[in-house]
Amino acid sequence: MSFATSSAPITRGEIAKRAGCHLETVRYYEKIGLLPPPARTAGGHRLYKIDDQRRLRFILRGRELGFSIEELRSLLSLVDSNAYTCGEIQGLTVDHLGSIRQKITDLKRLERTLTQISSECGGGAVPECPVIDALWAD
Amino acid sequence: MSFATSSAPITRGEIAKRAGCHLETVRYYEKIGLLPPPARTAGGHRLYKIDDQRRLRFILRGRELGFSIEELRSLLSLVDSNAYTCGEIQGLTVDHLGSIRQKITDLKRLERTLTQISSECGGGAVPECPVIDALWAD
DNA sequence: GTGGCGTCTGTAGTAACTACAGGTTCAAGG
DNA sequence: CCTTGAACCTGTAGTTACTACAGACGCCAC
Repeated sequence: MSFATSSAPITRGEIAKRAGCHLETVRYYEKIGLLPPPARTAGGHRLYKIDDQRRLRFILRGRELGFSIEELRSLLSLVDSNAYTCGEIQGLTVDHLGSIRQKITDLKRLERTLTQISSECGGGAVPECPVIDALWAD
Repeated sequence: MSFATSSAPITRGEIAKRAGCHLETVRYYEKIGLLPPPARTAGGHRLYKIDDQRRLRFILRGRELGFSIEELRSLLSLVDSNAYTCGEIQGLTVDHLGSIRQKITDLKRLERTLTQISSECGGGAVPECPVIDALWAD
């Protein structure tokens, strides 16, 4: 049929380049068990298949969406089990969204505080500064 | 005159408790050079003064405002030199605010993307999920 | 003097990679 | 067939800002 199309195994450097990540990241994901150990040449070089490339992209895209390695491990084990439900995935996603929103809230509060403090800052050549005062305050 | 008031040296546990940080954090800040090495008892136990307490609070408050250790090192060396200007401090603060705003921007984009993806999620018991689809996508 | 808590040191662990060092293999060119 | 240079192999250490031990010792009250 068609599974022979462009199924030539690729090297670690090649899979990294195609997926758009650092060379060593590939080995790292293998070490922590997110990528399965690939086939090897007689000399020990790794040989990756198209499925590995797909999986690597899955992981990288998840990372871009802010999922932690452990969250991705959960997602992947659900996917690997081939028995996940949309509800399970949604649960993980909602948790993740919650932590992102919490970070946004925290950073916004930080930004307000710092903006307020530094707005009182003349920025001149004087040895007085409201930022320092705020840090020394009792 | 009055410098004898409540100037009894305090232990590491006490300064940590007063400043509101972990016991080991005090030792860590000393190790990386943010806190000066304090006096010791004959037996080797650390003895802190009121100035150390003020400095520790300075650092902790800076951390709460999101300054990194290296940023605080810069702030403290300016303060220690006793020759800082408001302009110098403002420069550091503005840089810091910039990186906070960048983080907020990134996280907001993340939140929009994830919200959008998961809004298409039925959350049911079906083995299909737009979140997973998005991650597998080419 | 002895019990128990506090403190001492150095080291390892956390998250998610990245960057070597020192050696081997691969593939292309001659 | 042989060489050469790039890519790859392994294991380990570094990054940030702490926290958590283990095993030994000091300090203070009774």
